[in-house]
Amino acid sequence: MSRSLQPTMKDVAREAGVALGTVSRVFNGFPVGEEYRERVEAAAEKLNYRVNNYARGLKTNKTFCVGLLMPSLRHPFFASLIDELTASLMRRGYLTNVMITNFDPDAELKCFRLIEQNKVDGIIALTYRPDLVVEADVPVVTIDRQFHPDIPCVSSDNFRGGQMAAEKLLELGCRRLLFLRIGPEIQSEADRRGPGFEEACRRTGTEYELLYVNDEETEAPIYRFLMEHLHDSRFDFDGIFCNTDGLARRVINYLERNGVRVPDDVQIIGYDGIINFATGFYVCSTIVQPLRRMAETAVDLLLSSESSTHESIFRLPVTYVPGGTTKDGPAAVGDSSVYDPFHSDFRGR
Amino acid sequence: MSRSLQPTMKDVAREAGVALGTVSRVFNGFPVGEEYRERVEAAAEKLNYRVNNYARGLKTNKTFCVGLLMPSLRHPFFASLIDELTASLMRRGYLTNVMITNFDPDAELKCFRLIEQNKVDGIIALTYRPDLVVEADVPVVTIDRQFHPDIPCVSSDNFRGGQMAAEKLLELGCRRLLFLRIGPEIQSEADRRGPGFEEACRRTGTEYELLYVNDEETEAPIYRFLMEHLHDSRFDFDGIFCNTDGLARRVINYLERNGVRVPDDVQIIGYDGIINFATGFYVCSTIVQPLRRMAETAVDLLLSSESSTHESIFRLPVTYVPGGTTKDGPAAVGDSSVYDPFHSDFRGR
DNA sequence: TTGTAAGCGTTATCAC
DNA sequence: GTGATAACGCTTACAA
Repeated sequence: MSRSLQPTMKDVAREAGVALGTVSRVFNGFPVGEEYRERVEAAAEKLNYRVNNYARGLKTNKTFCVGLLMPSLRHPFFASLIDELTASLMRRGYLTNVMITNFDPDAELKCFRLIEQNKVDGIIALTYRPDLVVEADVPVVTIDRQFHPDIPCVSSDNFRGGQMAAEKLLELGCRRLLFLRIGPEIQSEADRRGPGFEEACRRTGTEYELLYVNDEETEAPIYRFLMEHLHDSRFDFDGIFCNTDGLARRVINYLERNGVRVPDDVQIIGYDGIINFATGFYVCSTIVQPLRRMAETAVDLLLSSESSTHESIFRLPVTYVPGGTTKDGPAAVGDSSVYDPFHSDFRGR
Repeated sequence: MSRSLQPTMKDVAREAGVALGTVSRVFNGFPVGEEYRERVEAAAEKLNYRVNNYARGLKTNKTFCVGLLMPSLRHPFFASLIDELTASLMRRGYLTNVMITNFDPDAELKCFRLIEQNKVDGIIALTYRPDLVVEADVPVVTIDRQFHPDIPCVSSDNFRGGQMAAEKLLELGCRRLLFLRIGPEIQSEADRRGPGFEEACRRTGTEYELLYVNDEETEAPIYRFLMEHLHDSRFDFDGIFCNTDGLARRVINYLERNGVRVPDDVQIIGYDGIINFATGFYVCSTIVQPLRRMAETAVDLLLSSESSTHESIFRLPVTYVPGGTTKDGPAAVGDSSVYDPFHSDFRGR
């Protein structure tokens, strides 16, 4: 009589009138006499038995659980990334321990501690602390940050994305380009967007300017810059590449409120591929990150874990899509693009 | 010599020169001689030891892990809800197994199976399958669906929210009100928004109309209705309550493209409290759900689990906030409200 | 107080 | 092929 509510292998063995080992063999796909197998399966079914992965893990050192460390869930980029990662893991029978750190280094440490207690088979992390990731004693894969050559890192091809943005703006007739960048100071793969953009400008002999703001608190310098280059509703640049879609949207708002028309006067491209929750359309013309592939790659690397000799950084190809803030593709209608209500793909909310 | 990389209690005991039980007692806060305690702590520190929660759980029947079953992560409402829930659980030392079902009943079943294997101390679920939730043999708390009187359910006060929307529209001068509802057919707490709205209209003797669309695929009937009530850019109603912010945004887009001005001609209120990812402002005037409190309540109920005699449904108070689509508060600037770039609260992206 | 040993649910190694 | 039985890392009587 196990006092717990959940039936155990022992219960199944007793019910089926076989030995414990036999039950185990059935559930692990080892050869078992046909008649025995049936008795075991019937008993298990009857008792509604499920093998306990953690008890099993005690022996096998596998919990079929991976930890996911992410800075935010409120931002659509991270939310979508987490969505793809949990889905990818689920497909392989893994559960995901999701931990949100809100960009707080102390929280990141706490999460690592917690995760070391509840054993996981690996960790996928987008953190701001190189130390944690390197010291961890389980396999780790990072997103967007290459902390150590031994720790595989997955990201989009940020450099190429920057190039594409510049090339596309040129192709659409822009002559004076501007790159706007806001974000934390930490060294990240995402910082290759600017250099990619610059390379394309140089290569094509295009006039351009770059503005980097290293700040997590305020992007006021950005708007000061915009203001200075604004003369009677005329803007000094006719093409802007912003390092994120979020920044792109805010810049668009600012310009439009100052009489500059997007995309007629200025064309703008963002980065990420954020989609408007209500309409299902991209919030601006953008370089979209291949989230699905990034997730699959990260999970592959984590679980195969023959991670030694391989290259350690994987930059996956991005794509450009028009989103109403450039002169190609759909016409602009603010944040909502060319929303057609009769063919919308909303989701019950 | 444990062949695993991770140190075990045995290793700590050997290193400290004490018995196994002593180490255990130290880590469980039981009285231990000062000198012993110090030796154990030093040894643990030196070996970087962490207690294995799952091995511990084998004895104690607690894993400090709860399962979270949610239909989506791409929608900001669910993302925010999950964010609050994981945060609340984390504060109490619990890890969260997040599972996303994409509104798929089969996936919901699979997730339940998986979660039964990796034992959890409880489940918080927003599902479309009453059966799963009722049969589960761990504590369950549901969000927005009351499937069974024994299973606690947490939601916002939807009825009151509906009343508030109607009352606010009246207060702002509306005379002909309209309620628009889109969503799945399943019986849910969210369906009390309409009745609340209706009650307020009746009580105040206001002219009103209700349109319920039970469909998860298309909201075309909504737009057909709008079209029929649209005459030369004049709309038959001057106040609309939509059952979600998403629907509100789409309705606004539709009306504006047909020459109706919001909020000048028609004032619109949504439900949920969705915030624009780029600007940090509400996407429309709305009834906001108390996500933080809902999460805390759900976690409380799940973990205290003295859930028997108590009432089983918890409807938490909502609040109204202006968001530019009504004539109160900030002026409307499309989806972006009165965004002030120099005081923005963006988050690095 | 501290040490010892049984047992949690499972796997894996033995003899049979 | 099947049934005992020792481990896995930990908690918890019970004995010392």
